[in-house]
Amino acid sequence: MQEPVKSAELAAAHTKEASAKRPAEATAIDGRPGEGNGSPGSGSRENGPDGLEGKPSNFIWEIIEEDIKQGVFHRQIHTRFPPEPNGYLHIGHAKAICVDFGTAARFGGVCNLRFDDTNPTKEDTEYVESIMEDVRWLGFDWEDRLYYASDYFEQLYEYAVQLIKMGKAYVCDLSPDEVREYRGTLTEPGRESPYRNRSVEENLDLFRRMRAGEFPDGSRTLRAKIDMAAGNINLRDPVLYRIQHATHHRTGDKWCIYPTYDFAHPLSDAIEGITHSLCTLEFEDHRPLYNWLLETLQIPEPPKQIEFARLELTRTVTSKRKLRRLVEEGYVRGWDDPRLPTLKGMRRRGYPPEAIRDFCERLGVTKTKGVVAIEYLEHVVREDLNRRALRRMAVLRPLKVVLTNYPEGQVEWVEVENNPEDPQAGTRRVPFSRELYIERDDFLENPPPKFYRLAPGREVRLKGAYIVRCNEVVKDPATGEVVELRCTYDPATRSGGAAAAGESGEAGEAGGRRVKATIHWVSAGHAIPAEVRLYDYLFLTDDPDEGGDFIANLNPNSLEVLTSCLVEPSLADARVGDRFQFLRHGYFCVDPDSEVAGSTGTETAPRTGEQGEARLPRLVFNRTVSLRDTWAKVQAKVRSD
RNA sequence: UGGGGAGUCGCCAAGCGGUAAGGCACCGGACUUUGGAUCCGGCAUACGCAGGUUCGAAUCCUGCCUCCCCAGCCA
Repeated sequence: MQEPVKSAELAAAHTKEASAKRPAEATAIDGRPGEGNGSPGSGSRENGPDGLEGKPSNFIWEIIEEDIKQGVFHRQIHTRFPPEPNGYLHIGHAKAICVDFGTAARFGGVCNLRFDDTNPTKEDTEYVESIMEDVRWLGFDWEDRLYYASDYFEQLYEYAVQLIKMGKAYVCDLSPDEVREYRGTLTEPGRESPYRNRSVEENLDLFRRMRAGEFPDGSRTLRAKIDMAAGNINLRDPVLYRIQHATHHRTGDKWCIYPTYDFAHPLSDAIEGITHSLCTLEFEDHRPLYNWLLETLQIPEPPKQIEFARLELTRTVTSKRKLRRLVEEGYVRGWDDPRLPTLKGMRRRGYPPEAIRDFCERLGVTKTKGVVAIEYLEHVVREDLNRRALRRMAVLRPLKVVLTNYPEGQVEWVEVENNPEDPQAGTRRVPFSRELYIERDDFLENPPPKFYRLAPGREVRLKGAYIVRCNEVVKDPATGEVVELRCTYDPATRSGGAAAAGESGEAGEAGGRRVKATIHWVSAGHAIPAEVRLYDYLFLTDDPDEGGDFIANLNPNSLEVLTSCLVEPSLADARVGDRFQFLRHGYFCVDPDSEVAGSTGTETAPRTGEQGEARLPRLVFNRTVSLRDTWAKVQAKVRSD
């Protein structure tokens, strides 16, 4: 999936801007170690508010700083992001990626991408492709450091042999059930396996034959010989190797024994020269085992495991099981459904990767488990898009307006700014004519207090054009539904012109009226049809598990598809992935479905490109996030009064 | 009744013995040709609880309470 040129440029500008604003975090934001940054660590710190004695911004950096001061490692700071290729990446992984890559960058080190592929029955290359794409999309670069735990199988095997020779590991014939029985419980110690004291020779022979495929799945394991009475269950002779006659997605049928995570992880870290192995809290209990292996095998300057709290969001599920259920049972349209917290979903929805990174960085890194309000993510996304997104006018629920005093057939191209936040974004011309469409919500026949948009006899400004007055309301005689507004415009009020009423400094002229509202519009004869998909939270409760069943908390209205939208003609050249702010609505992103003509029945008139470049057969927009809506609050308050 | 963690505003989070940063949310107000953005102001006598040490503690000590994780040949 390619980032459109337009977005890429904006992204670059954004990064620059962000860096300028927060020099101390520049390298973390950039996330690209060793790129145009001689000494990211010290360099950025000197510019920070705290100077050289500045305080680390999280406990992990504090530890690393101390390690550097103590000279613990005689190599550069080296981290890794170690996903198992058995699923798609989601927002939770985004934080881990930011922490792993960001930490390395902070200290001028590097971060590896390593697939933890030690369980052939659950993994697939489809996932490795997808994961690489997502990490890249997020903006991180592992350069030439792409690794697989499966690349180390031979070395890991040798380490296992070494343990056996040291009398620190043994082949155990207990069945899975027996192993569990012997393990004891949380409060009772385990019992030693009857196979625990086999001779080194016998263990070596058995382990070799395990590898040779002489035994069936589950019949034997290689176990570390530690302490069956340990309070930490991970130390009760943990399994290091299991027999699985399964085809591995990378090593094929070369192996029928596979190392467990507990064995493979610390040693893979060691092999890669990792200095700091950052992972989530649930691995705290594994650290003693992690260290035991490194110590026992006498790994010099062993990597240090540090755990931090994973990211949890309200109204969101990230467990593989739950995500799979949502997808497989059709509650959403696929792994990239914009309502999902998968990176694919977020990308399709229009969340900029820069915003996701910014979000993760602003949350900080701690050991405190928490659930972040999804509103915070939305805030960060709005903040980002407000700076960069080009403004466009789109009428989602059209209501026809005829300007009775505007000459038939006349068209004026009014100039409107592309982004008031960014003068550099320039302006564009939008056609204005006698027949227009405005938002249905912008007219109310019986306006409540504080509603200051259009109503019979009232005036509003049409963005970038004139002030209009509503004189007549045309209704469908059968249903009573308002089908058209007949208005008049005031030629003296055109935007930008010296005569733009009352707003050129000379207070109170042009009839002394000061419109209280400016609304968006499109010209009936020029507008382009479009489909707009409005997303709401997937769940009705902050905690999807409230009440026990997350399916029961699904929001039945999480997707609203509007197929009669009209957008301004400049959007004709939009490309998939482009992001815009639709004035007064929110931020929207062109959906890939735009490339498939009429797949959901939205008939878009065939359009031909003017600059040789093929236009999309139709336009489908996803609402990334709405604008803050103060009016909604006012309404709510009025209602409750 | 085992082991490992965590408890600072509704949410995230600074603080590392010197008298509670910041962001989100919320509430006011200014400004505004997006009821957007922006700007200004308000928002923890209080840091899980109880003692103790100290001139002084969210920060040190003691005890207690609450919550989370661990009994896959998953990661």
